[in-house]
Amino acid sequence: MVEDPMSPTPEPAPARLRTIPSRLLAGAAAVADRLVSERLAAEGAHRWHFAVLVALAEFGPASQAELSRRTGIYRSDMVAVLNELGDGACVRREADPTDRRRNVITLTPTGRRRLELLDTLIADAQRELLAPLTPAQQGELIRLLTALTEHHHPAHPRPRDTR
Amino acid sequence: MVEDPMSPTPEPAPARLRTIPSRLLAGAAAVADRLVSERLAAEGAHRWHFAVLVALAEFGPASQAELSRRTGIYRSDMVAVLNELGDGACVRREADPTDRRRNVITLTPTGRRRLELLDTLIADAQRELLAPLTPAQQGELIRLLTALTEHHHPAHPRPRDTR
DNA sequence: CACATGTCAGTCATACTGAAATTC
DNA sequence: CGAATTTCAGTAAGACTGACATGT
Repeated sequence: MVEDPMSPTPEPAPARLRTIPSRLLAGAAAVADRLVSERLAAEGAHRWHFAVLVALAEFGPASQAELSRRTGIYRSDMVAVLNELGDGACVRREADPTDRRRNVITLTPTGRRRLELLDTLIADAQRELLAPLTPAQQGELIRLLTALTEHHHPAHPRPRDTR
Repeated sequence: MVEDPMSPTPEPAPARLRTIPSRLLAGAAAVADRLVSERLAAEGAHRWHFAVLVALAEFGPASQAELSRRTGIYRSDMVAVLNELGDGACVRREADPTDRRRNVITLTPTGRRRLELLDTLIADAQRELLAPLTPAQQGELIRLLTALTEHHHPAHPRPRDTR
């Protein structure tokens, strides 16, 4: 008994679901994440690596806790990320002479090169992600998303332990 | 040694990270998810419950596999979702007489009421989510996200088992 | 036979919590 | 002493895979 002899009947999602903003955001974020993660994985990298390398390039050497606050990666997870970056010689981890609780994380020349590589991969992914939109629309999307997240993240919503 | 004697120094994220579309999407999606999940949790519900109830309301009784395809919930996870909905008397699960592999899932009057409740909760969450934007911007955001996801999900990218 | 369905068991990656040891 | 830092161990929830029994 065949209801539809010709098409594979992709079975559409309910209209009431398709337009819900939170669902659209989740879907778009999933697409974006797939695009980025695939390219990074091809180089054995993660988005965290990129975030940490950028923070180091932008602000110079930092403690793990500071990197954690700047990137949003939990302090407890930062350890593994820095281990991986250290194994690739992208960062050095040294005891801070002025505060012996801290480690000072320093970007190496290798790390700087690694950062530029990952940067191009991520830029490629963004380009593919936004390709369906005109440049004007791309700018508008970025503006709208920025407004959204800024108003919901007012820098003091949760004291944010970022442990 | 204090770099900033006055402010708690929230330690800003790197500028190079803040404007990356995939990151903005991930952040906005996280905010949206928190808003929705919190309200649903207050009623002991999940977004999946809503998705299934909507699919049933929109297309009528369906097999579990069909619900799976329409909602994007994996067929293996659908079992638990339907158990929960069944425990709340929102759906009935009966053997399909015409195809004994299938169950026919039917929305009950209780389920219909439950759907309307969850619908208002989710609508509230969307309103709060989009509050920072003007109505025109809200419409534009929805349009842009729809365009994005549609072009990346062309209905035939992966044969999508949706098991 | 190939294929669809419902179900269960499990993996995997991520976000997140708790707590210990050390130092300020 | 209270607070911050690094680290490890572990939880919880989500997405996803594999396989099996049953049925078409």
